Amino acid sequence: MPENTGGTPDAPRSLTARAQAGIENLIMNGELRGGDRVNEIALSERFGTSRGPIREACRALAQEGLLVAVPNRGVFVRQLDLREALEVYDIRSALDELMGRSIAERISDAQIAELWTLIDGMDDAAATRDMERYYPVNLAFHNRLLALANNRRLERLYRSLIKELHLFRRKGLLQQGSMAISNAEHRQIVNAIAERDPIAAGVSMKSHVLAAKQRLLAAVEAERSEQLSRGVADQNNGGKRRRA
Amino acid sequence: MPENTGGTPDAPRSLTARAQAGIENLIMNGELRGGDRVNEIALSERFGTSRGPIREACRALAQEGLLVAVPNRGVFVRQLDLREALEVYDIRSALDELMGRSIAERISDAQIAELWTLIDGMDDAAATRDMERYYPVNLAFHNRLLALANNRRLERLYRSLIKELHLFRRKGLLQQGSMAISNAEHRQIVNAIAERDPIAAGVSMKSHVLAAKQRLLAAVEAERSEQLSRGVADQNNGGKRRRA
DNA sequence: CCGTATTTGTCCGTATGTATG
DNA sequence: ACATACATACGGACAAATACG
Repeated sequence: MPENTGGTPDAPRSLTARAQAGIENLIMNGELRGGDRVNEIALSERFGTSRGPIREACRALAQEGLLVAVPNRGVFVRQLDLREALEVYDIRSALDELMGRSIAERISDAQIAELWTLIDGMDDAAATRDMERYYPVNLAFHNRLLALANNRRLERLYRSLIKELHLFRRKGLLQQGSMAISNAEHRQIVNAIAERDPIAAGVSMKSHVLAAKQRLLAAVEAERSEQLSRGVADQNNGGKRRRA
Repeated sequence: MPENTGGTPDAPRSLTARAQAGIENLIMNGELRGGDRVNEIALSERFGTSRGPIREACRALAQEGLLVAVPNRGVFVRQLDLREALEVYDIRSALDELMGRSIAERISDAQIAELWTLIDGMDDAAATRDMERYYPVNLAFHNRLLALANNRRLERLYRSLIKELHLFRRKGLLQQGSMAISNAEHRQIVNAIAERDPIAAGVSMKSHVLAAKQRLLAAVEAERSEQLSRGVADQNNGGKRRRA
């Protein structure tokens, strides 16, 4: 009996595709943390398949950058250090500028109104500091922008980069104070888009990402100084070492 | 006994990695054209392995975007239409701007001199219209810029996009008149970098890509009008249809 | 419309290499 | 340092789906 673990019906795709989505979910939900070893046998039992589809799914995820494959040792969940996370932010900033320019060039009045509705929704959630409500609307807002850019390749690439950021060691730091602060930035973005000003839209979207990058840097710095004042030497070594 | 088919020593990586590189080469060399079906059995015989490593390599290449996998039908070499190629150019333009900014911020005098040397080499080749000599130097120039940007993730991403452009249906059109024209653009780029002007460097690199995009558009337009004047109706249907 | 051939999807057995006691 | 346990890497075989005649 396959014993479906999750609650979702699982679309009738190939086993490899299902395993790939499943492993991806395991990573996004934090069930598989950065640096963890991915055991083929355990996963094959969990998904109710043999090891073949699992292996193929791991190759795909390794190419995408979520896993790293070490010959004769296995695959591990990739771990992003601060430097790599900042690199991703820089790339995102460049892509966001392109996105803003593209959107401002071709958006319709109805689509502008739609963006304002999402902004209002975020404002409501932010006013009550309701992160549970803010997060999905924020996601919908950025997904809408992604779609409005009208560039399928950019959409795929951008989503891949977002997933990669989940591999940052302390992904909790990524959203530090994002709710209150970035609301103003969101309004600025939509303002520029509504005025059909490609330059301003690009700049405001780029700045939005770079501001998030700076918030991450500040959060990391704050955490480090706090650890130093506590005299914490090396508290988090999950017992795995990366290869020399 | 494994019986190595090819003549090259083949680095002692895993069979999957070798197969992945091998298939990639087949695509880049044009031995596998866009839309072609990738036969697992034929490739396994060619590489002297079983189907397992081939299948895993195909999953990786599909995730990278070089192949598309259709369930129960097999994997096909992806084919870029004009719209998709233009999308890639737009993305490249954004990444090139980031690259130019990053380089201008941190380049050393010695590295600037190195870039000028490469420019001179391209000038020599361009003066004699020697495409065989121009191409590798041009590649080295852009590879050097990629390395100077000091962003590993950007480097990996950019190379992936370049590979993707090889999947454009008429990749011959991609280099139309690139030799003579883009020399001036290259000098402009290095000039801005040498002056350590991040804004100017970013703009000149972005413009370089967008100019290439315009040259592609012009070449496609020229080809289409020529076909129309000849009365060619539908000459190139390679006998494969994509799924409904 | 049906039967056949070919190809993909999946599973399992074996060998090889690594980590551990 | 040696032997053992374990996981991956690879190969081969069966079943299902598709394409062709």
